[in-house]
Amino acid sequence: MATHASPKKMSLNLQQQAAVDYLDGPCLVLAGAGSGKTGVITQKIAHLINNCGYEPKHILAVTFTNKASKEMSERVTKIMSGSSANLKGLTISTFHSFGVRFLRDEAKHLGLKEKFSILDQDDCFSILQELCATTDKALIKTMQSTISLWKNGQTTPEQALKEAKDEQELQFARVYANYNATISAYQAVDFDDLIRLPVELLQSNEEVRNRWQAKLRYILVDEYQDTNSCQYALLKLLTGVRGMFTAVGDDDQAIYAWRGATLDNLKLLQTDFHRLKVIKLEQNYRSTERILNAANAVIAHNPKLFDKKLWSEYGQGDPIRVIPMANEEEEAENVVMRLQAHKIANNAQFSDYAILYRGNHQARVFEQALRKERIPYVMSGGQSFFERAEIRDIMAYFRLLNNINDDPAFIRAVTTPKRGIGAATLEHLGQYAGRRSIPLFEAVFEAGFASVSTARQLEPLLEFVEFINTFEERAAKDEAPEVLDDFIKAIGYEQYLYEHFDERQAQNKWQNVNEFVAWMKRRAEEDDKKLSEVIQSMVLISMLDKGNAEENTVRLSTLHASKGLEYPHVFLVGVEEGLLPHISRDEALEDPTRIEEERRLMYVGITRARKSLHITWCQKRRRGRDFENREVSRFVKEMKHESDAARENLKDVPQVTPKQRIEVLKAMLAKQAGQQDLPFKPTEESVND
DNA sequence: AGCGAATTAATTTTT
DNA sequence: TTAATTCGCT
Repeated sequence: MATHASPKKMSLNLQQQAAVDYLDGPCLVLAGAGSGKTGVITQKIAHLINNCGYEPKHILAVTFTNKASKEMSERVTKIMSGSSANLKGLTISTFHSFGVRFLRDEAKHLGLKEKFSILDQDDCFSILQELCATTDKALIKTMQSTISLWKNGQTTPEQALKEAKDEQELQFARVYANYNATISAYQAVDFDDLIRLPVELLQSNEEVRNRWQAKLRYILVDEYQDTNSCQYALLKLLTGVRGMFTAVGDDDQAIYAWRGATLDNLKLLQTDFHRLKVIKLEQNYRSTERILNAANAVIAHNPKLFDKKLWSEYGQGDPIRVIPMANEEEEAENVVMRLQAHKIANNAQFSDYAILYRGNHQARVFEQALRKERIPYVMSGGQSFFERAEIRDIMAYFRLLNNINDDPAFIRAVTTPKRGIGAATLEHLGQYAGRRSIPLFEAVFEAGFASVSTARQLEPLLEFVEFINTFEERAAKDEAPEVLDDFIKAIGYEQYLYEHFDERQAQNKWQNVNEFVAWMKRRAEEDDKKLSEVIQSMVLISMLDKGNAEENTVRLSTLHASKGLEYPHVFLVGVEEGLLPHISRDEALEDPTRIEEERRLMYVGITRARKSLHITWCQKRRRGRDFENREVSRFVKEMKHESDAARENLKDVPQVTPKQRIEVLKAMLAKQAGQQDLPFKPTEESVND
């Protein structure tokens, strides 16, 4: 696991130990990049169980990503393997899956079926589109994110209506109320509701609140700086006045404000919990000094709530290089070349390298350049398995099986594969169902609908509905794997694929479907879950464990996706004004808080690097049809003397034409050969400066 | 419905 | 430059 943050050492430093031991009340651990925060959380869980008499079932640890929660579970299991304690009942989950569990347990209090559906962003988008009957996708997108921000900020539709600043917000607010009504008619919730609804219930229902507070006696929160106000409210409600929790986070790595996360939650912690104990972890176990100095220097330009300065014992390390490039193509080619040369000179692996960038579109040229040199690479992010069309198609069937009120699932399932039900028929059905306020599924059965429909419309609908009903019955009594197999066959999806796509694509898609079904079976058996439970949390889960066995590949990643990871050698590319900090022309150019977030992004990027850091930027970049002149990012200037060393390097920029590439490579190899016997040595002084 | 030409927009996206 | 979407035609 070369690319993952991993436990460096078993013993804790003083601050880490203090963070683990502190149990007198609420505790905030400000954990700088690479300071071993996951270790603190896992050790603290072990400490609670082993030495403090906490039962695992009374402990909750929340993370943001499945990956983080999985890693945490594994590490806790590992630490505890020597102990006699049984971890059964310990909850380590994401905020959202905690929400699902909560809502399922408390569904009756919310007028929600136990088998509710979870809508993903695409579903919600379609619903909004339907609701406003417009074709303007950009507008719907803005609306979607506005509503999401409202939900995350605990703003009700009524409040939104009152506080609307302009005509557009007023319009959005009106749709907001409608949207909520619509999805609740579907017996469905969206991602934001998974946090919002538990908060509302805990606020309004004392019995429920007491029960959960009694159940969860210690709570640990990872990446606390990324919480939104709803998540904070949830934390407060769950811990109650006891305030027995540990929040671990780094204000300098808050890069999700645009998703509703707010640094106010750090301040609020101090005002809401007077006894809050603040512990800083400043020793870094990842990077060399030059890298940390650069990171510190950049982040020092942000106003600070808590002052923090990273340091390490790993020696100065290699100078940071800042290299201007003529344009994107040269940047990609040059970086790839330097990477190769560097790899040989340092006797490194491809998996020791990461190329990090601001926006996904930047990856393209790098992919091309890497392919040209036959360097293996993987791109993080990209389309996840669950976003694939074929998986979503199949999921729609499962969702419908689980909850026939799920209209978005109904529409998707009934139209793929095609069964002679077109837009017109659905429109018709939709209108009828809308008038009667019933789900589409039920509307099909109604005499009222039959009387206004032609047989040609009705027949395929009835057939479909009966088909679902049959399997719904079977799902309740038969064994999950068997039902799954029969169901998939009965859908006739394979045939559909081969009719609509070429051989290769169809094959690939069908394989994905099978993989998906196999995965579902495994989950159903493994955790002895009912099919409905598996279906419900499917939207939230990703298939992480899909054998990505330590492949020796270069990593391409956005800065956002790189958070939490580390790489021995990092190329931070496209570090220009306009790109990092990113500035879009229509928005307020110098909104200081936006620049601050961009600066934190730069900070995250720098601190991913363990041993070496190359920063590149393009003097010209293609924007639309023509070239734009670019300047080096202000953040590079903010690195101060750390970039002085780099300035020398300006003259060594190879101006490459394809022909010269081999010469340059040779030259660079020769040049670096001198450094070859100076590999990374953690504790040793390095040359110049 | 399906195809091809024209038009348009291009940050990040844990769940 | 590109890709994704829309339009307009059959």
